[in-house]
Amino acid sequence: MAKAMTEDSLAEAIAYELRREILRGNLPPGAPIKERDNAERQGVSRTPMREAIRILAKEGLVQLRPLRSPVVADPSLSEIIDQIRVLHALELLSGELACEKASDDEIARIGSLKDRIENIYGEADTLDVFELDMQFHSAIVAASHNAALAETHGAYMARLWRARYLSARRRLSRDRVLRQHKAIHAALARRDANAIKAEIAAHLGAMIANIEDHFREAGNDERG
Amino acid sequence: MAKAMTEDSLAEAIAYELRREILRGNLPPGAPIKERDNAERQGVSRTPMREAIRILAKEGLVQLRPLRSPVVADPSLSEIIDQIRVLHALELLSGELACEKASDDEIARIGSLKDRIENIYGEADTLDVFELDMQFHSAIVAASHNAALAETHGAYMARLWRARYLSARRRLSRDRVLRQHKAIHAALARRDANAIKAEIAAHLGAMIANIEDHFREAGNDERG
DNA sequence: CTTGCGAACTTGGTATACCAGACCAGCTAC
DNA sequence: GTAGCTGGTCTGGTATACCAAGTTCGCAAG
Repeated sequence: MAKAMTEDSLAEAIAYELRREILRGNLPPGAPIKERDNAERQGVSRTPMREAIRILAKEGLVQLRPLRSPVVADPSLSEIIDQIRVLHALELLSGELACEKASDDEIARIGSLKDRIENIYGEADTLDVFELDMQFHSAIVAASHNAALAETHGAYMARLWRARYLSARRRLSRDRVLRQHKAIHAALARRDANAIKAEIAAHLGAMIANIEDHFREAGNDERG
Repeated sequence: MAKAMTEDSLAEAIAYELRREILRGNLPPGAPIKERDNAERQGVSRTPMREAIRILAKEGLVQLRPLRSPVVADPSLSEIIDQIRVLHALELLSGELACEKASDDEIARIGSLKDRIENIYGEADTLDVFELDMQFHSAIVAASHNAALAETHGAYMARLWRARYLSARRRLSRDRVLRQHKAIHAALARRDANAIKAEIAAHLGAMIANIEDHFREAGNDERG
């Protein structure tokens, strides 16, 4: 994964790094993100750090509280499921639109992403697999040729990154995920809107099941 | 509409005022939003003004450009339709969930909002009607008991406020809008998910038609 | 008259300093 | 011993100063 230090602004670069810290778990849910401390640690001033925190807050990874330190978001199971439901609706729309508007090149690219994920799944760093998986889904969204949809979908993917990370670590889900990716790509290649919607529903349903399992196992230590 | 000067931060209050300026048309699409000038005009420093601009940018009302002044967003017809498609998907989900989860009280409140809109439609200030209409739709979303959905839906409502404003000024659409509101409420009262989805689809379809008409009439003066 | 170069101004980006409110610890008075 | 106040300290919020990059306009040379 390429570094993102070439971002337009410092704030975005900081947000990128902070995001990875959060998703990797170095900054666990509930941890405070103090403007001063973090700014000093990363060697920047508070201004861009502040803006970076706002970016992550808008994405839902960080929770702002009036007159308190922002904290890493610690969504409950029900909140995560709510978010997945929205993501689901967005992906259904993108699947439908993609069947209608995707170019053959775009479909081919989606297919090659599917193949790459198959090849590295279970071998490479989980976070890297994730960025590929995100590219797979984002490519479908991009193929729908709807900028607003792409933007909102991207925000939800980032917001659910941690949940998806936890979900994907469940080994039993591996084959299912790969099979579903294949089915989604096949439906898109046939431009079969109903089929792709069904496959996407199954894909998201599996994700919910995984996350429910995770919460059940991990115990609901002071969660809601 | 009550003032929002009681917001947590100055930036949010500025964002609120700026948003109204944009939606009222005092700041027309394409107008530059210079940090220094606007900050001075409103008597604040650049810092909160900057943050306010970022808030509006995230909402899509303002467009940020690297190394250029931000400008009031001037979406093309196709971009607006793309956004409405997303809004449509969100409202379908909210209608479906609301049928399942809404309390009787919530449904009653939605009904009373519908009645209030009927009563003042065409008489009160258009912007006020709009905030009521927004409350009607937001109440349905709230009744779906999905915080993420509510948040994203609210962002799209704000983003499309101007387009909806232009759409609703078309007198011919008045009766249709009121009838559709009534049908949506009735379907919700029956908890008929399929019916509410059909009605919402019609509602959004009418909105697209109105906006297409507007663009056709207004001429595509240097629009994309 | 045209064209190329450069300086000044305008812009957003960043750093720093200051402010006010909230929280906490320790002391004091009952 | 405990409850309540009070000072210090930590926090985010705001203002301001500085910087670098881009645009523009004017002047001079051809």
